[in-house]
Amino acid sequence: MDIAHSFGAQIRALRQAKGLSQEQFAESCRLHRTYVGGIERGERNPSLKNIAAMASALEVSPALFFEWWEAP
Amino acid sequence: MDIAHSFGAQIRALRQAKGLSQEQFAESCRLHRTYVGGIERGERNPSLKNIAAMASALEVSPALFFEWWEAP
DNA sequence: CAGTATGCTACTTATAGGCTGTAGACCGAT
DNA sequence: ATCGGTCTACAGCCTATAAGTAGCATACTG
Repeated sequence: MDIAHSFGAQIRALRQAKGLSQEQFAESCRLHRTYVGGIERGERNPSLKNIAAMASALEVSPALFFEWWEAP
Repeated sequence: MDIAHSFGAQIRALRQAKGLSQEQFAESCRLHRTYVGGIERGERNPSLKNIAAMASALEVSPALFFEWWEAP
């Protein structure tokens, strides 16, 4: 599981925890539906600003997106 | 203070805490010296993979990069 | 069936990634 | 005070890729 997949899975979990569809979530991030779908599937490599936009939409700190991280 | 500046300041603080120069840090991230300088100054918008690379180099979770975040 | 949610491919354009070169500040040694 | 080394800032540039979109497919549900 690479970082993009872990990251995407975490986004998905947090989105679903809020009961949002990809489309609802994307709209509140001001991003495109297929783009956030791609992020959740680990196919995209989002930048800091879009990571922050998603955190704002979910009303969480971006730190939550990295809970899966294990220090080497 | 926008997110890029806060983020950059946090990177800088963690790098200095480890006693690394920008050049030493950049090399262990496999990134360019002037690029990480730009990130620290808030002039760059790094992607997930480079954020992760910096976290690995600093031996911390990327979550630490977002300690300054305040939920809206 | 119609409506909703998501996956996936392919495409354009906006910008991140990476680099060069120059400049300035700070050091200790000459 | 001048040299050499180190560290950082900053402007400018090219190209690799993120950002953003359209279109069609699939699955589920009432």
